[in-house]
Amino acid sequence: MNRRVTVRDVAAEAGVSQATASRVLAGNESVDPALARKVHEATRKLGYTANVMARALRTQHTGTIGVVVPSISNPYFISVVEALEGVLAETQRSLILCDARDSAAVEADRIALLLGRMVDGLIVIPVSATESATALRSASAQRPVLQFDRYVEQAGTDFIGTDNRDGLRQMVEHVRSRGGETLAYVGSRATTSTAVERLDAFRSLVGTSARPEHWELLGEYNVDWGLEAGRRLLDGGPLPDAIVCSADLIAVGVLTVLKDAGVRVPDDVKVVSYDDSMMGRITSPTLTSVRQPVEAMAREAIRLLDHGGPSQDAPRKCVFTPRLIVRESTGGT
Amino acid sequence: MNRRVTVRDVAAEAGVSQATASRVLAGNESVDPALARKVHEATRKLGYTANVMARALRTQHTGTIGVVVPSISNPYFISVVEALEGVLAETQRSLILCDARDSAAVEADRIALLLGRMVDGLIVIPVSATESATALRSASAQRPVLQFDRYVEQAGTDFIGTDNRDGLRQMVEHVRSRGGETLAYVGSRATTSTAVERLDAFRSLVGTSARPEHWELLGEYNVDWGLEAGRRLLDGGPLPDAIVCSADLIAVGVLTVLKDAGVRVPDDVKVVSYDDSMMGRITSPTLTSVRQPVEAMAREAIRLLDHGGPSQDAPRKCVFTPRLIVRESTGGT
DNA sequence: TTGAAAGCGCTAACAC
DNA sequence: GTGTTAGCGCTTTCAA
Repeated sequence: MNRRVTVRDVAAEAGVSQATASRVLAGNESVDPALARKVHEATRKLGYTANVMARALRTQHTGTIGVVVPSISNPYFISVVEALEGVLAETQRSLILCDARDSAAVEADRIALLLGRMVDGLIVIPVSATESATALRSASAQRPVLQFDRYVEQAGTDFIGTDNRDGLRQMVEHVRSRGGETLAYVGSRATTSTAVERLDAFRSLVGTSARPEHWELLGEYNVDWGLEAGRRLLDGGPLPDAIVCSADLIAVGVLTVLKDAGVRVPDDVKVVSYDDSMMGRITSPTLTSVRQPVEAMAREAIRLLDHGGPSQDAPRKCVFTPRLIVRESTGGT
Repeated sequence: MNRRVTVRDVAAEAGVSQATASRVLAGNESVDPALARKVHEATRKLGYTANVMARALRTQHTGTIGVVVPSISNPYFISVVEALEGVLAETQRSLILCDARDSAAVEADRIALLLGRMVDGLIVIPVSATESATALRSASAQRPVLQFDRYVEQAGTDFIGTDNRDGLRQMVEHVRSRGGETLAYVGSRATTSTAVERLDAFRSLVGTSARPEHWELLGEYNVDWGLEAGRRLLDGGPLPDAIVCSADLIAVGVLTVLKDAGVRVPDDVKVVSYDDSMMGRITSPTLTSVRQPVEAMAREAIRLLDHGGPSQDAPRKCVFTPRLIVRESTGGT
């Protein structure tokens, strides 16, 4: 826990100059193989690790990208992080992750933190369609920034996401094809682009007769809100044929309440959801849910980040098409 | 996305020396208020943000600690990260997270990455009781390192964990008090201290008659292994009265298989588990599981890290006592 | 091929 | 109270 081992130490140990040691470690310079071996030995012996910060100060890049997610306990976001990590690993790069704790202030803070640590780029799933704008915009003046999943118009950065309207269309058509006529919507408040698009799509797909006010419940993207919404639905009179949830976390809460009340899913009411996260595979019944092509999106995200868009010009938007995965909560297969 | 603004720029703009600008920005030095105002103006005008890496290079600390977990998709680990984050926030510090993808090699890599980024300390949940040792040991020569949850003897660092044997005792006594006589164990291979301790405890608590070989199933800490183990249990003849799982991820897999086979939990077989993660609250039935006092452990972890133990001397071990949370999978309440 | 020296952006002695 | 200067650990000219 004392002093760090530096190139200087390695150089001294190997009996060469600092420059030579550095060259060997970099690998791509031409150095006498004998000296190179000595340096490698010294490196191993001393347990040397390059100080990324010092190097970055010099080279202005770190081989690391920063990722900020709204909440680390949302399994969908975790799946995104894992996909990004996989893609970055292909090119020997890595990722550091920060949790915005669903707060735009924390998010701004984390973006500054990452920027100060000279990440080569930033991938952000923004907390808010409005409040996240400033931090994103000023970050993108320093480094390539890409928004993922949720879009903040004002940020002026590139974007990777999915067609939420189409996802919702698939959900609604599916439950209708299974005989669902009356539909309730349980989603999050319209503070993010995904929330807005999903709600809008639901409204335009479902006629007003099948959509009384008390069947449109808007809260947060978490399990507690799902529980709360489920209770309100139960207390609000007869249930709809199907409940359309805008996220697995919410659907999980809803399912729990329904189960406790003895409501059978899918027999009494169908439940359809969005995210296709691991959670939906462990509930009972398992969840019919919209899956986003996370792998492909991650790959494209890194590609865009690498070909650092002149965010001044026209921010690029890349929208993928999601696909409904049918499981037990709507009758299966 | 161009050049960064530096203190030099700020100083020039404000018409003072670099040192003065730095002093003003640091806040705690005595500077002429008039000059200070000028500096602040310049800062705002130029949109200056301190380069954390350069600063860190000088001060040797960053206000950031690094955390490495075996797998980011294990909700228990996520809960640990969240708890740590909360404690750090109290002192204006933050955390960066890396995923070791259940590989000691990746883990070593991530530790080096974090060290290179000059984290003030490292909290690691080690991947392996043997293979993780070298990386931990050499890391602890540079910075305070603390092992969390899983212990690697050879690493010689401080440790925070829980009394796994006591946890297991609670599990076994609980199912017995509910009439469970024959018990199966589904856990992970003995590659980590937690796996070893839980298995050992199970073995010494449960007489050999109630513990035939085919009722001791050892695999990995993930859902797939739970599924696999569940199938083997079903295929292996009559079921035991209770299944003791060493992690919620595993229990979730087991529950899924049992459900598909029409086995009723807890009526036909009880299931008890370890971790008390969010997952166990959304399954059906909900899971009886051992809860670790994660908040308290996180607080103590940071405390130990801050009072950087001379890891040379005697590594400190701090062991908390877990508590069983009873839910539906063993009959509730 | 190798070494000496400059400098990335910052702070902390040390002078004034 | 303020400025000058010397590095933190690294890479990279520029000479040799």
